[in-house]
Amino acid sequence: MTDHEGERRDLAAMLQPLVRNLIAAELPVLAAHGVSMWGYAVLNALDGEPMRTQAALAQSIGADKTRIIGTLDELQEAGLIERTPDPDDRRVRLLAITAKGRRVRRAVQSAIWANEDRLLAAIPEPDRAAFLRVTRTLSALPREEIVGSHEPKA
Amino acid sequence: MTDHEGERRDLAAMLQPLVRNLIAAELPVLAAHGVSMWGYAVLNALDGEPMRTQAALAQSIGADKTRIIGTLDELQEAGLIERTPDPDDRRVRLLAITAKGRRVRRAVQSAIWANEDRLLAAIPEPDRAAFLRVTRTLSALPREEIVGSHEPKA
DNA sequence: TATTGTTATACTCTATAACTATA
DNA sequence: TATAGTTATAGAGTATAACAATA
Repeated sequence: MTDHEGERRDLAAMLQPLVRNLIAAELPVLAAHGVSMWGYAVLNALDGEPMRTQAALAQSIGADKTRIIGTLDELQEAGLIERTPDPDDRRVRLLAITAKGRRVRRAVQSAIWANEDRLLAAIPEPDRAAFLRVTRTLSALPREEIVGSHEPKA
Repeated sequence: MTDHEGERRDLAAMLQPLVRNLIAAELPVLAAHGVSMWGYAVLNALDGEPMRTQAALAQSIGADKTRIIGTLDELQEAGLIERTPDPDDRRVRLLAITAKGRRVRRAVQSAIWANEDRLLAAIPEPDRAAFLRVTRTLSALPREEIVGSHEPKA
C-alpha cells in the first residue's frame, strides 16, 4: 500500500527470533530468582492491582485458566503470592502479590531492564524512543485488529 | 542505565503477544496457499540464494536439521523446491526454489505485507520508519549479543 | 443450570538419539 | 572415522474435556 523500501522483511520474521533471544536472556535471571516465565508474568500482572479470579488473571496475561494453576501453586508455596478464598463466593480465590513477591519482581525486572538498556544503548537516541513508542502502541492493539478479516472464528 | 521513562514494560513482554498475533494473521494466508510457516521460511531463505546442504538451510532459519525434513518433502511434492543429489558428493542434496515456488512466495508475501501496511499506516511517519529501522537492527544481532554473559553454554 | 477452580487426557512441537549411505 | 540426510523415540508445552464444589 504505502512504501515497501525494496528490502523489507516480514515483521514477524524479524521479531520472532528477537523475542526468542530476549527470552533466552531472561531465563537465567528468572532461574536465579526461582521463578518461571509464567510466574514472572503473574507477578507483573498482580503488582499494583490484585485480581479477583484466576480466570481473569489468566486472560490478562494471555494464558489459559488451566495453564497457570501449577504456576500459582509454586508462587504460593514460595510465599510470593497469596490465594485466599473469597468469603462472599467461596468458589473464587482472591489473588494478591506479597511484599516478598514485589521484591522478587523488582529484582528480576531491574536485571532484565539492565540487559535491555545495554542493547538499546547502541541505538541512536531519536530512533530508540520512537521504537519503544511504536512497540507500546502495536503491543496494545487487540488481537482482532492485527489479525484482520481472514480469521475463521469458531 | 539510561532512562527508564517510569512506565516501561519488558521488551519481550510487549513483543511476544504482538508476534503471536502477527503469526495468527499469517496462518490463514499461508493455509490459503498451501504452505506451512516453516515452508514459507524455507522459500524465503531459498529465494535468490540456493543452499548446498539441508543443515545449512536449517541453521539459517533457526530450525533443526531433523525438523525441516517433513517441510522439504511437502515443498518438493508441491513443486515449490527442487532437491537434487550433488554429483560431487552424493550424500548432500542441493536445494533450490522453483519458479512456482517463487510465485507462491511472492503471493504470500504481498498478502502479509498488505496486512502489515494496514497496521503501520496508523503510525505517524517518522516513528514508523524508525521502528522498522530499529527492528531490522535488533533482529540482526547475534544471539550471544542479546543473551549476554549469563548463559551456561554447553 | 451455570460458574470457579481443578484434574486428566490428548495433541502438537521440539529435542535427542539411533540408523543409512556415502565419503 | 566422520558427515548428510533420515527415521524413531522421548520430552516439554499446550489445548480440550471431564470433574467437584459452590452458587
